[in-house]
Amino acid sequence: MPAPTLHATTAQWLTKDNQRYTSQRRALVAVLADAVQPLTIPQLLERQPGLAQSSAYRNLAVLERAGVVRRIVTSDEFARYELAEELTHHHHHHLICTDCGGVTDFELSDAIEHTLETALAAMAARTGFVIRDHQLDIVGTCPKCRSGG
Amino acid sequence: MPAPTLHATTAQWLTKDNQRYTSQRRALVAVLADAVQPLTIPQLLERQPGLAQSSAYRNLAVLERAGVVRRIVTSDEFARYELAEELTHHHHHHLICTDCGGVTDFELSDAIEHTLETALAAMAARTGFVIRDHQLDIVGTCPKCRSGG
DNA sequence: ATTTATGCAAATCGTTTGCAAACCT
DNA sequence: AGGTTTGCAAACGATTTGCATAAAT
Repeated sequence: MPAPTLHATTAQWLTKDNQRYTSQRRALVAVLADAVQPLTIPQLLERQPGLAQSSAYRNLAVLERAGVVRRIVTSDEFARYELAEELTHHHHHHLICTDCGGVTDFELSDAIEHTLETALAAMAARTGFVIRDHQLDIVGTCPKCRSGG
Repeated sequence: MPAPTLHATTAQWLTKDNQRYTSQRRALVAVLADAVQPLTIPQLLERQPGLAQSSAYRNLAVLERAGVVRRIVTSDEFARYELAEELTHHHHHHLICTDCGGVTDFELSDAIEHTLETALAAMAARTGFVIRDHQLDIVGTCPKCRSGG
């Protein structure tokens, strides 16, 4: 159940980037909003029959440039896509399963997240690096693969 | 200046994995030990003339399986390689510059690192996920690109 | 001797791109 | 009309692999 402002905000961000909010792009955003975890291109094509692979790549690139979508690249064969945190207001990190390649979201407590961000800001100030984003990935084995393997 | 135990430990880990510590692999480890940041394959080939590209890929895969080397994959075109933390005893994270693609290491204070690890362990216990490793990446712009761009 | 490592060139495969038709405004 | 988007098929490029030779044990 996407928030009512989801498509409105997306449209706005695309417009700001001189891009149109076409029906395909709207459908992509809807699928990503419904997904419980970041999706690969094959998974997106499965959930959106009739979508050409090249259009998926192109539209996701457009959505990424507009800040609507985030691309996650693991050592897995496919990249994965999810809605940007700025859009979902849902701060989270990733559990990456080395067995099945799946990516699951998790959250830290606000306190720890805040501590971490403060430390990173201090580090950035020290080094002159400008932080755009941070990404905490946990690599290991998910419960499903742990029992099934 | 590599620690005296570097090659000894590497040899031991490779042997445990039924792999030989050939001169090429030794040279790769030496180059990585000298590097101040994770290196791409082209950078490795530059620093080790005469090394075949395919051998670089193959040997780095062997070293990665043995736990000697860690492969870092960003959205950049090339993957990057560095010595594993278990070998350098040097806990660190990565600053990834979206401009030049460079990866720079940084450390958090022991206190924050410990807080973070405790929180992650609790999360793992809650979800049933088995943690092998965690990776904290900061995405942004490095000082060089910030002034030069 | 037998297994493993290496270099070369070719294959692989996720992703990107050229182009003509369909779409929007 | 004037631009953008889409689908198809072809191109791209980092990585992998087959095979014959060299090295290691």
